[in-house]
Amino acid sequence: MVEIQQKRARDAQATRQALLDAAAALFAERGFERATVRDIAARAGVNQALLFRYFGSKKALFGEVLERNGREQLSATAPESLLEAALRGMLLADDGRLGDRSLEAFLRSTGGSDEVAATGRLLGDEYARVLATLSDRQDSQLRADLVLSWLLGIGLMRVVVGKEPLASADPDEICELVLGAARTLLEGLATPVPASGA
Amino acid sequence: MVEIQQKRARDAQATRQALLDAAAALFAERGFERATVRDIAARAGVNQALLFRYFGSKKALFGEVLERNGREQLSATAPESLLEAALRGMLLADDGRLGDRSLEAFLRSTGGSDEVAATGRLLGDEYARVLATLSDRQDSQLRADLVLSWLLGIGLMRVVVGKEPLASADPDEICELVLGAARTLLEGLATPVPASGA
DNA sequence: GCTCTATGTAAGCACGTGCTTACACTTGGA
DNA sequence: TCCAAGTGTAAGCACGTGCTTACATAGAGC
Repeated sequence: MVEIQQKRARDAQATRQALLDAAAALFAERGFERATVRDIAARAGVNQALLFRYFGSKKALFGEVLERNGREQLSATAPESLLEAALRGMLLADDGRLGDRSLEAFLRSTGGSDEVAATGRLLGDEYARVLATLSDRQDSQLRADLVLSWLLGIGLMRVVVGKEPLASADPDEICELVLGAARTLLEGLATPVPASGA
Repeated sequence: MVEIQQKRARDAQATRQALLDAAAALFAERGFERATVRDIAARAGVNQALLFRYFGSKKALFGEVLERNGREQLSATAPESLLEAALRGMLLADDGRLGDRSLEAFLRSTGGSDEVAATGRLLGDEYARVLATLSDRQDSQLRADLVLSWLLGIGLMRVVVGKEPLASADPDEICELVLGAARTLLEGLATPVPASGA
């Protein structure tokens, strides 16, 4: 019964994977609520009922997307590189690139006050915790949250709002501006606040 | 016809105003899509059909909220103070304060790709334009967009995501951190360092 | 008092949503 | 060949949404 299935015309594994990929993209693009199960299934090229067969619910699918994409990217990136990696992932999201869209999906799916937000919050907390290790200030957590907020805002402004000139701006240029200010904020070098730990 | 109406038991003006106030609050709190006409009418204490009688549609109501609250606040604030004013409006939004929630409502209502977004975009453009005058860089528009994005992200993180410690952080402390970094980013501006809050 | 208009109300329509169910097809093993 | 399980499909349900409609009532002018 539980045997190895190599390549079948009807491939449950492939269907699952297609649903996961489509969901990751759509959740990142539109957020949890605006990404409908019908659209996800359509992009995956499968019947929408299969989504519920394989994942149980839209929320469970969302959780699995965050779990699969997010955690692995998070753990595979050095803390010093995480900020730039997250920012670039956010900036490249609309270019067809399929990088780390889990943070984007989480940030974009903030509306629901239920377990959806809770699921994503765990991921956001991890990002913030890692970012906070870059700062030795006593308010490093707050600074990390502010940096994360910036990434969220930039992503939303670019993709969802489509605000110009930001939406069409060169990612490298944005990186230069944002990373400079964000690192300054995290390291607290240029802020007039008297150093507490540094 | 157009006479002074002082106080009537059935007061269309008061009903309109109540709807506008309730809508401004709910749009700011939840964004356009998640603020339902039934909730708006309920908060206003009126029948939801009146919303359509007085404003025609939910979109039209949204537009009027932005027009009424946003434009006047925008034009009544000096450019040098706009950044802090917008940030503080964003930070105080969940404290029962009812200040400038129009920017918040716009930023929170980014989902719709139709004329709702277009309506709000005009307001966002005005904010960005004014902010851009604070910078003499050639990419001042982009920098202004980035600053606006930050405000959007902070507002969302605090109120919608509820990310801690950001959500419970002291507005003054946030202002100090953000305004410092934002002004550094805009650079080249002559901004009077404002006494923070109290 | 009567009427006519402005104002308020209840009920419901049309549609999109997440999700379910009953059914058809494919496939591998007996 | 036949069966049973795995896989895919169409139809529809329950509910929430924006919005409409038919009606009730109040209040001013006569």
